Order: sequence, then C-alpha cells, then structure tokens
Amino acid sequence: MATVRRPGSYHCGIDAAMDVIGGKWKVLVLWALDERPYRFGELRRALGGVTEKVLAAQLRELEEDGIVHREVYDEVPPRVEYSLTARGASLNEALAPLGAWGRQNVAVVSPPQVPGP
Amino acid sequence: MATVRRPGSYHCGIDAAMDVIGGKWKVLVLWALDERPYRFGELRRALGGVTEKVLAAQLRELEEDGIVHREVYDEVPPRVEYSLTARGASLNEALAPLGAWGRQNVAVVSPPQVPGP
DNA sequence: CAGAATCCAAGTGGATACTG
DNA sequence: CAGTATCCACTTGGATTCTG
Repeated sequence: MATVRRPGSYHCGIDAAMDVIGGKWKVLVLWALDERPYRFGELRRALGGVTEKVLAAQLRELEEDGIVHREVYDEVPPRVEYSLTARGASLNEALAPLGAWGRQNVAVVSPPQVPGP
Repeated sequence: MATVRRPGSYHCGIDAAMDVIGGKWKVLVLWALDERPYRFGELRRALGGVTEKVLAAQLRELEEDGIVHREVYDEVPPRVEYSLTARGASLNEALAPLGAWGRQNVAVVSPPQVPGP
C-alpha cells in the first residue's frame, strides 16, 4: 500500500506515509533493518511471533514501496537477505521524532536496550 | 488503542505511537484540528466521506488517549467542539517530519493549500 | 531455509435508520 | 446538531500444511 500503489489518493503527506508503514509489523521491520541486514528467518525470530505468510507479505509491500531491498543468494540452503534502501533509511529518520514521542507519552516495556525509533 | 489502553505491550516508541494514530482517519483529524477547533459535523464535512459512527469512534479513542479535547456546550441545538490538547499538539509536531517525507516520496494530490503535516 | 497455498478468525470500517 | 444502534462487508492477520 503506497507510493506508486495509490497515486493521487492522499490528502496530505502523513496519510500517504501512513499507507507505507501501515502494516502491523512494518515499523518493527524498519527498526530491525535500521541496525543491519537480516535474513528471513532471523528477522522473523527477532520480531517474535509473526507468521511466515504475514512477514513475507509485509516485506513484499515494503519492497514494492522501495523501502527494503531483497537480495537473493543462489546457495544451498537458500539464503535471502533484507536491508534498508536509501529511501527506507530516510523514512526511518522521519520516523525518529514519532518514536521519541511514543517513548515519552506511551508506556513502553521492552527490556533496556538501544533506544530504537 | 494506546497510551493507557495497552500498557507495556510495545517494543519501541514507534509502534506505541502507531497505536495512537492507527485509525484510518486519525491523522486527518489531527491535521484538521491543528489548524483550529472543529464542531462534529463540520469536521465530518472537512474530512469528506466519514460516517458519523466511525468519526465518533475515532474521536472517542483520540480523546481517551489524551490527544483531543471534547467540549460540550449546553445549547439548543447541541454543540460540541473538538480541539487538540497539548499532547495532541506535540504529537502533531512529531508527525511533521513524516508528513514531509510523505510529500517528497509519495504522490499527493490535494489542491494547492497550506502544506499540512 | 525461504517461502507459497489454503482456510479461517477477528478487527475495522461502512450504510442506514433512529433519538435526545 | 450530534450522536447511538444495528447489521453487514472487507481487509488484515494468523494457523497449518506443503514445496523447491
């Protein structure tokens, strides 16, 4: 859902952006990939509790929107790595203030770690 | 969906914030109220195409999350005004970079007007 | 390992009608 | 005017199973 997917159907930049990051796991994916590239299963474990189908779907959408890059290595066993594109990185930067707001205004519970977005 | 509603169920500030602005019309409401207070029907017309039920539900959630303030005037005919709280205003500020990102990276179509969030 | 396919559950949004 | 009350449709996400 986004960028080229629904051209001219937004009323302001925010709901356009919301369409890109609207999926339930997308911001978490963004957050993870902001650190380093991840393999599929690895990413799945990192998010904890996403089914393959859903994660694959969200990654496909993020790829279509030019947010993540999908690199397939022709090996056995198969290996696929996901990473942020430049646009994805810029999206993450734009998301930073919102992350800060959430941390200040909403109860977050994760274990003490790097203060992510 | 938010703040006090799901304490300790987020992994980072962003998905916490996403829970607050997750509704389909919420960011549009935020955007409108950022300009000035609105009455119910007025707001509904401004958004264009929201049903009363849905708008009422979203406003109620935003109110529970401390984003909007609901002021009831005891008059005939009844009058209710919605406005941003301080927290709502700060959320809007945190949303600004995302709005800028959306405008630069996604096709937005609205008529030339004040560059909103 | 990295998914595709299928089927299903739930949440979310919408249409319409009615009320204080 | 500002909602509430129902009922309904669709989208999203999830569980399970299967494959290159």
